[in-house]
Amino acid sequence: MPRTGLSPEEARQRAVEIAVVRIRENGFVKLRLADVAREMGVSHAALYGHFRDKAALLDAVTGHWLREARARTAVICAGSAPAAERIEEWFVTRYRIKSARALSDPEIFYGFNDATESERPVIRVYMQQMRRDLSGLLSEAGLGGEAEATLLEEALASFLHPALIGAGPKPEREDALRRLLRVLLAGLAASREGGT
Amino acid sequence: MPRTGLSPEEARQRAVEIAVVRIRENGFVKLRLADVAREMGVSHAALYGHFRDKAALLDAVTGHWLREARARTAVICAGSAPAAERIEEWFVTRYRIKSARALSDPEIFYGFNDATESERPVIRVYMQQMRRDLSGLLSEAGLGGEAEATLLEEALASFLHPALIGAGPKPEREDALRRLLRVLLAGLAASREGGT
DNA sequence: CCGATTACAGAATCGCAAAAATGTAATCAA
DNA sequence: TTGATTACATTTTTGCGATTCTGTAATCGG
Repeated sequence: MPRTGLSPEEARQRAVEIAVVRIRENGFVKLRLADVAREMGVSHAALYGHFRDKAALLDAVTGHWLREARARTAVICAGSAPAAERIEEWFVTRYRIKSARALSDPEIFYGFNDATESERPVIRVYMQQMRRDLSGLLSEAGLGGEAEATLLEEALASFLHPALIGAGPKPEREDALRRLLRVLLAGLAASREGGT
Repeated sequence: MPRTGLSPEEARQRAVEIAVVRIRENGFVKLRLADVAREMGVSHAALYGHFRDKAALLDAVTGHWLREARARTAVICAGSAPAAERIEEWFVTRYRIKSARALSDPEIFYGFNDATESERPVIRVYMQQMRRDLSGLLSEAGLGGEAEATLLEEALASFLHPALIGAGPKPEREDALRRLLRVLLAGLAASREGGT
């Protein structure tokens, strides 16, 4: 009966906000659409006007979280330091953000991990954006493009994949990441010289 | 009353054999000590004379499986081909064995994955052995030692870690592994020249 | 003494009925 | 027409007693 007074876009945002709070409180797997709907002041069926199903709302939560994370790495791409330095900074920042969040926001992180395991489109899109960002840095550094970005992404999975990254940033892990990355960049540089 | 007629060592082996069959049939998580004991013709309590607890039996199963896997990579270390080739062969073989087994023996593989997640000592020991084997190959190739072996192990987690490896060997994954490994070896060689 | 047994306490799992949540359809109001 | 509602079918979870398993202790036999 009484209209919500929110635009579709606002309603979506509001639902995601509420879901985030509920997930932090009760856990990712225990989120109930009924709770979100009640807190919005609508019937649970109304949510289906904004999200195809529960998975879509959960994806929206994950997507929101990933966009926040990307915002913090994207500024590095636009920096003025030498490209090689920015590449290292870019990866280290990703490591720090994810490991910190695995500790401070474990339930949302669980959702991220879950979406990754089940290869949800929201993850594919995020990975594509990250690959493009990295690809840009690599070509600035004269070290390659998309293919090399994919290669680096795979090589650093130990430090970035949600299933392998530990909870809480660890200096020794960060050092190991830097060492590995330098070997990789040296290897790409060498391949480039030899293989041209 | 009636003694088993098996030496302690034989009894352990027999229990592991039976457990492997039962796990393949009923699944890793559903293994019952009672079933293993019954099939051995003893009471379930007798098993506690051979294994501290159920986890120890499960570890023995995983350890057995890992020793089999290692036997197939160890021969490569002793081969006569150039060290660089043997390194590539060594990693590719590991990838093939694991991905094949994830498909053909999923329940035992599940146990391996589980033991990895919970960082059981049996996994630590296995990793140490593999690192030592690789370390030997690397020093033969003049590319480093333990530290570099650790670095390669981390860099190739995408292709070897049970949580990330897919079920069933895929040629394109094998190619990606080879490409990444070559970049890494080139990088190690370059670091070695520059950093000596 | 060694290896196995029976007996038993505590923990984990099973089965199933009741309750709740998800998703769909028909409908209603601004 | 759009966005929401109520009603309802279908899954999924929950609660909980009964059962089964795990692990320990005391004991037995060769």
